[in-house]
Amino acid sequence: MICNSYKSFFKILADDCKLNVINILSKGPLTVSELCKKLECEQSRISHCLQALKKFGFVASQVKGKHRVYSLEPKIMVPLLKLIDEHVEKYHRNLCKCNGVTWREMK
Amino acid sequence: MICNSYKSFFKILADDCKLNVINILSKGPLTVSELCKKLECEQSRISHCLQALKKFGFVASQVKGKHRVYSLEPKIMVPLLKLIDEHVEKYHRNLCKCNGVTWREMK
DNA sequence: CTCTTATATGAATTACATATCATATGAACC
DNA sequence: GGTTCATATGATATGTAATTCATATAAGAG
Repeated sequence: MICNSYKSFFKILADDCKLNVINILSKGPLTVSELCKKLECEQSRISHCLQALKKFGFVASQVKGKHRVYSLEPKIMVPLLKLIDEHVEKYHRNLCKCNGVTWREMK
Repeated sequence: MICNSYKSFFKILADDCKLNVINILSKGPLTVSELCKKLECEQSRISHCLQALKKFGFVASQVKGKHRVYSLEPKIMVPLLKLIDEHVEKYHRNLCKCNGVTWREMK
């Protein structure tokens, strides 16, 4: 096991903003400004997230005039999300207690 | 998508110590003190990691006298690690740059 | 029931990623 | 080339989780 690669893999995805981007892109490709509008989120924040996701192969991008269209890489994301769904369903109670609550408070 | 559950899922696993524990447990069950020795790691640190992993269903434990034996939950971990291996192999170069280097430095 | 070994828990500090703000690049249109 | 719109990048501040150290619990041995 290449431990640091695993860590990077998980770290990138352990973030609300990036997960929201992934979620919304799973419904179809969007430009940066469209993502900002739909997620009611700052442009620079979205861009930072997209760069990280792209660097690690979770999304792809394509220039289209002034705009840049981002799309999910389904090969990794579809089976990954499916797998987690199954686990999340089982451990929903524990996993959900993290909602806006710090790790320590939830104990 | 239950975003916060996903976030929790990834956050737990985005950690060297927990990943080392998972890696070593994938070779077979061990007690806390055995894990400490093999990983050359403090006992309290290992225990904290194990509690987190257990709470979210990644490992199970069993009392055995004074000791407590921990083992992987293979149903989730085996397919998860397999999936990531495939992705990691493809994006190894990017994923590896994180080795002991902060996110900012690696750019 | 005391002592030792094994593990868990709590609190405080440290470390690190993200959010934010300011600014840079880049493309189209004039 | 200058202007405007779209996106990317950089630096710092902020927030949160991990590490650490001290201590608590728990189980077996004597």
